[in-house]
This record gives sequence, C-alpha cells and structure tokens, in this order.
Amino acid sequence: MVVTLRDVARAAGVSPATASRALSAPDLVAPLRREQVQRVARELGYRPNRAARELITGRTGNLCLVVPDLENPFFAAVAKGVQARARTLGYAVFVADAEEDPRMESELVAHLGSQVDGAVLCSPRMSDEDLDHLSEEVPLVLVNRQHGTLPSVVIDNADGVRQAVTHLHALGHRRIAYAGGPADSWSDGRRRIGLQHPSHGLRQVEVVDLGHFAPVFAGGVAAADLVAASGATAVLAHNDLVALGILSRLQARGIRVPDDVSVVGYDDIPAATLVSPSLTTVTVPLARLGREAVDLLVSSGLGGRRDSAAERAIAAAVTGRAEGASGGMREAGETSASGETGAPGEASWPAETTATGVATSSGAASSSGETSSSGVATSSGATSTHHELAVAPAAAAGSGGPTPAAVRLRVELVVRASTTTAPARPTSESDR
Amino acid sequence: MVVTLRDVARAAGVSPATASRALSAPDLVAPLRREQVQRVARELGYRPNRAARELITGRTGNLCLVVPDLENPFFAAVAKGVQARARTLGYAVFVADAEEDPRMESELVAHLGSQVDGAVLCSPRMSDEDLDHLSEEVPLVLVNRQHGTLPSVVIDNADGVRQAVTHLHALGHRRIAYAGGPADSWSDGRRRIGLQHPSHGLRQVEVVDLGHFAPVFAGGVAAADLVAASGATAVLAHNDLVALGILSRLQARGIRVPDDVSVVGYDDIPAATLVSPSLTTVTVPLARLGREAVDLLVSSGLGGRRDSAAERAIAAAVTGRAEGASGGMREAGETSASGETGAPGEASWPAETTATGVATSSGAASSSGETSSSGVATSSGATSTHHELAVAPAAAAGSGGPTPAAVRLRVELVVRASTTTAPARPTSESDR
DNA sequence: TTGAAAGCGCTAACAC
DNA sequence: GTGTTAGCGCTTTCAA
Repeated sequence: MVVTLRDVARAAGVSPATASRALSAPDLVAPLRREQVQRVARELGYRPNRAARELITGRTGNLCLVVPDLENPFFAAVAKGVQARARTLGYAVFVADAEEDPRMESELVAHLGSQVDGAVLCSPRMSDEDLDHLSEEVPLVLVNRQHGTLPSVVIDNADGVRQAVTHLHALGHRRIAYAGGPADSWSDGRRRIGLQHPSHGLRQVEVVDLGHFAPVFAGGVAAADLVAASGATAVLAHNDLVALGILSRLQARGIRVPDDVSVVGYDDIPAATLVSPSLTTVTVPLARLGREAVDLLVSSGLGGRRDSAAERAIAAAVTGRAEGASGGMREAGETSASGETGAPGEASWPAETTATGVATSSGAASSSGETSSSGVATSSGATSTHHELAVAPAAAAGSGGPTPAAVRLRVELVVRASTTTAPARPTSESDR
Repeated sequence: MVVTLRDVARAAGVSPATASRALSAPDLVAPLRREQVQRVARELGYRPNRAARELITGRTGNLCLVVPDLENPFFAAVAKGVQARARTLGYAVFVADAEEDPRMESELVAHLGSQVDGAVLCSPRMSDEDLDHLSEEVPLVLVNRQHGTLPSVVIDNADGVRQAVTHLHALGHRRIAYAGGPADSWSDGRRRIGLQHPSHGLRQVEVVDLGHFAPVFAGGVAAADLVAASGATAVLAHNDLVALGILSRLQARGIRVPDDVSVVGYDDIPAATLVSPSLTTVTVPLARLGREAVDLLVSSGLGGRRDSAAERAIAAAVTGRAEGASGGMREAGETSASGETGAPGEASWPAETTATGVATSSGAASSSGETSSSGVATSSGATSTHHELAVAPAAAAGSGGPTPAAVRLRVELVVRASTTTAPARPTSESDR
C-alpha cells in the first residue's frame, strides 16, 4: 500500500542505504544512480516516513509557537511571520494558544517541546524559573521578552515610548497619562522604564501612571475614565487595543479626541486605521518579529545530531539573510487581511536595508560557544536611549557571521488623527 | 541521558512489554505491577518518544488547520476554537497560513498531511479536484465549504442573508446592494443563492449585485463607490471586513451611515463593535465552527490501526458532547482578546442548548460505514430556507449516536447602529 | 497476566 | 561510491 524506501531501492536495483543517500544526501551518490533512484522514487510516489526519520536523526522538522491569544491582532501578525519564515525553511509549526494563562504556557511548551526542534514563545508571562526550566528541555526563543542569555527578539520599547512622548510634548502636552498593560507583562515594564527616562528636555512633562489594565479593548474602556479624571491632555496606552477602548469610552462620554484629549497607541495593529479618528501609534514590525524569531531559533543550533544537507541549506539561508521591509512596514490603509509584506520568495530580499524598518541587530553576550558577536551597523541617527540590552555595541557585516543571540527591532511613531495640539490653557510658553 | 521505556522496565523489574502496557493499556496489567511501573516512570521522569510510537501505531496525535489568512479575525477565531477543542482531546495542531492562495492550500495539506491524523480546511478555495485528491491522503474536514460527502461544518449562509434582507426590508429599504466576496468563495456562492431566494413577501426588494471583492477592508473601500452609484439605500457586505471598508469610504465621501445608507456585515468579528457607527451584522459562532470541525474529524475515525485506551477516551468525550454557547455567542463590547466563551473544562457543558447559539446539526448521507445518522432536534421556529444541504431531516438525541458527517450552525442577525430606516422617498407604503 | 521476539521505516557506522 | 549491518524507542503478536 504505502511505498517505503526499500521498495524504491529494490525497484532501482540499489541497496536501501544508497536509496536513502540518493534522496537525503545526493552528493554522496554517483550522478547516474542518484537520478535513477530519484526518478524511481518519484514514479512510485515515495513519501518518506517522518517518524522513522525522526526516530533516528532526533530532528522533527517542526517548530512550535505559543502565544497568549491568537485572536489578538498583535499575535496573529507575529504568527504569520513565524509561519512564513518557517515554511521557507522547511519547518512546520505547531501553534498553541495559551488563553492568557501563564501556567498554560508552560504546559503547552512542555507538551509540545518533545515533538519540536525549537519553540518560539511570544510575550510569555510565565515565570523566569519556568523559562529556565523549559529552556533545558527544548531550544527556546523569546519574542517580546528577555531573560538571561536566552535568545530573544524584542522591540525598542523605551524608544517607542520616547518617540510618543516627544511627539506629545511637541504638541504642547505637559501632562500625559499612561495606561499600562498587565503587571506581569515584560514589555510594559520596559515601557515604564522608558517613561521614567525621557530623553532631552522633556523633564517638563509630567507622566501620570493610571495603573495596569488588561491588554484588550475592555481594559482601555476601564482606563478611559481614569484618563478623564487625571487632568491629562493626552494618554499613552500600553497597546492599540487599549487605546481603542479609551477612544471608544472617551467619545461615548462626549470627550472629544483629539480636541480634548490626544490618544497614542502602540503596535499599529490593522484596526488602528479603521477607527475614527485613526490612531496615532508606534509601529512595530510585527511579522518581522516572527521571522527573526524563527531565524534565531534555527541558527542557534536545533536538536538532532548532525547537520544534514537540508540543514546546511537552512543554515545558509539564515546566515545569508539581510531582510529589509520591502516597501515599508505597512502601507497606509492596509487592512488586516492583506498582511505584512513578507518575503516568501527568497529572491526579493534586498541586500541593503531601507531606512524604514531597519532592524538594530545587536550582538548580546551569548552563553553558547560563540563569543564574537556581530550585528548590523545602525543607520539613521536615532538617539534613542538603549536601556534594555546590555549589548556590546560592536557592529559588523550582515552576512556570514554567527547570528546574534538577541535582536532588537526599531519602532517608529506614526502620527494619525488621534493626536493634536494640547487644548489651550493658561500655562503656555514653557518650552525648552 | 534520556529515559527510555527499557529503563523504566529495568528499574521496575519487568519486561519492556509489561512496562509499555502498564502505561498505554493499564487494564492489561495486574494492579500491583501497574502502579509500580507507573510510579517508577514518574520518578525517572519518563517521557514516551512520540516518533517511536507513531512509527508503530501509525497515529501521530496531531491535527492540522489550514486557513487563508491568520490575520483575518474570522480565521483567528476559528483557529482558537480548533485549538481549544484539540487540546482537550490531547491533540496538538499544526496551523498553516495559505496566504489566500489556493495552490498553497493544497501544498500545505499535502506536506502536513503525512504527519497528522487529520486536517481541518477552513474556507478552502482550492478546486473540488484537489479536495478529492487530498481527501485520499488524509482525513479531511471542511469548514465553511461543502463538497461531496466530505465531512463539513458550515453556517446557514442563506438564512443569514435572509435575516439581513428581512431586517432591511422592515426598515423600509427596497433597493439593496450586495458587495460579494471572491468569485471562488463557496460561502459567497451560498449567500448569493440566499439572496435570490428571499423568503416571504420580499419580492419587492430589489437586489443590486455589485460584483466580487477581496474579502478584506480594501475590498470594501473599492465597493463603497459602487454602492454610492447604485442608488441603493442599503448594502449587504460579504463580510465585516468589507463592510468596514465600505463604512470608511462612505464616511470619507461625506455619505452618512446609517442616515443615507445602511450597512450590514457578516460574521460579527470583534472589530464590528469598535467602529462608529457599530456594525449591524450576522453573528457567526466562530469558535464553535472550529470546535465542531475537530469533533467531526476525531469522531470520523482518524488514521492509525487500533483504538487504544486514549482513543476510546477521546471518542467518548466527543460522542457525549452537547455544547451550548454559555451566555450567548459574544457579549456586547467584548474585545478581540477575550475570545469566545469556549469550553476547556468539560464539566460545564449544559445538556440542553439555549435558544441563542443552538446548532442545527443535520445528519447528512455519509460515505463511510455509518448510514444511520443522528442529529439534534431543531428548536426555535426558524423558517429559513435550507437550500445548502440535501439532508435527511431526521433528528434524534444529542448524545450516544454516531456523529453526523455534516454540521450546519445557525446564525443570527445583530442589529447595531449602522442600519436604520430608509431615507424618506416618494415611494412608500408598498409593504406586504 | 507476563515475557520474548519481531519489527515499524529509516539512517549511519563501518567495511568493502 | 556502495552495500551490509545495526539499531532509534516503542508496540504487539505469540507463547508460556
């Protein structure tokens, strides 16, 4: 019924070993036999049995991705990025939804870990201990969180906040409310730090901490009333969903946005442009987060014993990468369905990254053998405060070298209709 | 390093065979030895090797889900439902994003099919032929599409359209535009049929077919101008994303919604309530689509040779189901992140379904061995036109019987702010 | 009820 | 370069 390698070998008049090599390591077989075997395999409709292969090689060819909530546009976008990149590298990916439950995160990783070569944990809320524990079971890459020497892909949280505050400051706002995310959210912690260390002469800006809110629409609705009561003329939300909730509630109460209160979000999810006024927010290269995570995972040596031909091809594809967001991060007016301008076709990767969407790949101290870290030279003179990574600022070429264990992606404020000049007040002219 | 079954057997003083049985088929081992083995296994931290098991049993314990676009809230919600149900049944699920490409759908299924026990195809756009072909490789369940005797979970497309049109008619609208989905969308075809066969005395309603549009925001933007030019006082969109696009463009052009034009969507994605005016739409039990799909897949005999204890437990869990949406389909004001009120805890399933969110499970002719089909008695006197399934209307109890091969879920119009009475025109009083 | 033995399909040493 | 051999870890006949 099912065609096995033996069948192919027999039909081709070679030994199973040769048949195996002809298909898995073609270089080791004489051209004639090789093609003979491959042809026979094709004709017979041979499909290798992955279980058998996995049993002996120890590699599964699978990855897994754990997210807190698939329905959250942020994670959906990251998942897309992970998907796309994994597929081009020949990996299938298990996706698991942890339902915002840190314990379920651990369980899922523990359960799936045994059948994957590596796992991407997106915005994990689990404890550092669980992270440590799990990292011994399966290669891990963290997205939107850092811990110890675990490889991770993060965004420049502090800089995003800085840009938002700078923007609001320029508009004359002097009292800004912050509607934070969950208390156990790593990124929220980072953003708070960014808030406490504003650059330049922004000391005049007073930040009102509204507390922690669920990172969803309802959380924003709850925050809105505190915004109104705070006397702030602008509010920075933990993410777009919260900002949307604030927007909605504020408008329902007759408070005009942006005339009375300016609102800034974070992430730039598709819905940010669907509402009116459209949301000023910090654009995050969501799909890119996912792609980088996969690259990091794959390049930091996955499970298994040996580097087969396929694996070498993968390694080459990864190391040789120099992705640039072709055509910008996200086109204005783009809907949720058209997605990121990912790069399924490897041909279309520009060697040089564009100004928009450039990643600041910084080599961090890695616990693994590789001590010499390489990265990409930072372009565009961002004077952002880089608090989050104790990185060696060394920069090198973008190809050939070992992939850094930590990647931080740049973010960028996009100004839309939800922010405008601060409402006229007695206190003006206190600039600079 | 890694604990194998042999190790457990040795440590427990039994043969590998007994150790295997003690863990996989406890009934076959004397209680004393059984617990002895289980204890030792626990102490040693034994983790069964799934590849080895799969190699011999032929079962993987995995499912896969293919969707056109993970970032589309519709599919994200379905994915969540699939996730949740699969997990309670002990399955891990590969999720693949086909990027709206029918060919990629086929490829993904073909590729993943070899390493799963079954696949859920959500709104597949691939050809019937591909469907037939793939169904021979791996057990398939279709969501939002039907073909031949393949098991499927669909919604009552025609009835949703009927409800929408009835609603608009009651509001005095007599000329209604329809902004359709992709030409190769199965559900769009169904909805068009529903449009052509309006029930009752709605013959007075004139439907203007605007054509086919991409099922995303941009598609709606494109459709909006046609709406304006059509002279229609209301428009029904293929889905919410399209409706949102229409809304946006209409407003940008100064056409008031709902005062000048009423807009109705389909699906009730979270974003439907984020915009203003909030969207009148047809609520679809999204997560439930996913859950039912998994149940159907699992109950219709997956790959493998034998029904192990675990499999029997799964079968029991599935057959005994009688899900009801606890507390309604979706609470007003709910955000995208809180998700559906799924049922991870099996304890909380009411035996009787509530009026809201009841499924119309109809037994369809199945090609597999089971000829006697059973379903759930239809409650609530919906006089909808059931064109889409040539079903035997027989209904029976909701537990114990074989699961029907096709499930159709009820949909329900939710009226929000985007629809109102038709603008005053000379022609009135032409009702009924 | 338990154990011995035989593979599931494939790859990787090791010889030739 | 190619074949032979020996398993990977587990389940499952078949005897006992």
